[in-house]
Amino acid sequence: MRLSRGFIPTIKEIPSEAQIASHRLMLRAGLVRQTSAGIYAWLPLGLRVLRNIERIVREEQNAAGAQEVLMPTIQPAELWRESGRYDDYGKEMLRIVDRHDREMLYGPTNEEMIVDLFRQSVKSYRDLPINLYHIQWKFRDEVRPRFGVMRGREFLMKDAYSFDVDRAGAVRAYRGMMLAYMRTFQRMGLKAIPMVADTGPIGGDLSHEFIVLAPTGESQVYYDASFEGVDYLADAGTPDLDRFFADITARYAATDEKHDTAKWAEIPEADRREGRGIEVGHIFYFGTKYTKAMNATVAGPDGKMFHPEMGSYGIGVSRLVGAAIEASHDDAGIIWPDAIAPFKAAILNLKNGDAACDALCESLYAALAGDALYDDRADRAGVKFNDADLMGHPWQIIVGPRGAAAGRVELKRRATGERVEVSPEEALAKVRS
RNA sequence: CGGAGCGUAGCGCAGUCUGGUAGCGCAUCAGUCUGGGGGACUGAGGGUCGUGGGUUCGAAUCCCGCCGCUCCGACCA
Repeated sequence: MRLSRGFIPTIKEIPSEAQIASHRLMLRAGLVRQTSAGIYAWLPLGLRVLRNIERIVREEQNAAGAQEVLMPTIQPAELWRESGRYDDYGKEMLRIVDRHDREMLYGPTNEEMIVDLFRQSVKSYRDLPINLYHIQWKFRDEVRPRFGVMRGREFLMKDAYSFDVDRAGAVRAYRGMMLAYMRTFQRMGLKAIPMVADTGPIGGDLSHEFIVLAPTGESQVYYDASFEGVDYLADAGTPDLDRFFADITARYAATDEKHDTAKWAEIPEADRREGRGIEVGHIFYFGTKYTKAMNATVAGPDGKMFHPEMGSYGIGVSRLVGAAIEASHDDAGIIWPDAIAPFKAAILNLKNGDAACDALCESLYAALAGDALYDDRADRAGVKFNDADLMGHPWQIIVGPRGAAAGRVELKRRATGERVEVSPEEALAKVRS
């Protein structure tokens, strides 16, 4: 994308309504614009990040054996009456009446709908296990939306639902999802830690939330330093889920609501880590709560009908954009992890109109195809440096008149600020690596 | 849901108390000079002052209603 033609409205001044870093930076870097309280429009740069996160989530879900579907945002009230949640959910649910006075709602989650789909078509234990997910917009009418996309009313969420013949199968599904989540967050360049959680209105007796560490997070967290060294991507092939789960849950990790000071005291002081965190995922095992309430049954080997065991697994896709920024930024702007950056590199033409600069930039831009944002604007160098830092591209390829004449460029790494003079080919190789 | 604010140009704000020509900075447009960390100069465009009503010779300003947004707290897959 050429910045001169791109719809990337950056702003210098700090928007008055935004209180935290990620919200300010998302507005300033031109990622989103608010359209009403807790509801945002995604602009090209922000949408690219959102799509990158979605892609990683999708790849890991598929790899874990889940199948993608796409359910609607608008749901009939009838399904929610079956589960009993139409009344329980309260004012957080956005209720809608259509022209025939039918009661509808904008889905805050999809347990009811997935169970309805499941019971229509799955009739035998032979079809289990099955795990279905989708990535779809949700709406929860929060009393007080805040923190930009991290606590919006409308948000993009990946939610998966597993169906198994028995509790052991459901627990296996749960553990598989937990590993998939850890892999997902690691691939995004985020430090996430699973913590035992309350099950809340969803119900069930096995639940973990996934907390991304960031100094500005909403919850206080405590964890064992040994989490810092775990490589969830190392276990290629068929993972041993039981060993993984035993290993992870043996380590101490808790939010302040679940914090156990006695267990905490048992950890060597040097290994105690305290900090702030942002919840970006939550998984639940809840057994037959919904399959019973909605009478979803399949035939077992003995011919008898039974209620499958379920779990549900959510990742806040749009919230992750904000969480990633909270976890990685400085005074100048965003510092994107490579895997989710909107562009791998920015090409800064410091002297637009100079024949050597223009030619070199054009060739770099062509070589990087869609992976680079080319700052071809007629602005001064300082403007380009500041905008590139603000937008947080992992690499900046800086092309100035002196260097261009000599066939050299500068390559800057956003995360470290390190700048080296290299040949254009070396710069391309680095960016692509 | 309790408490507190705000709404004036694209953004940030002043003007409101004490009614009388709607302003400032940034941004935008044109031009000139510049050219490695948000540059300078000259000129220009851009406003139903959130909205409806009331008071008044006259309302951004005073009064009443409504709408929207934000912050603190409570709440929160």
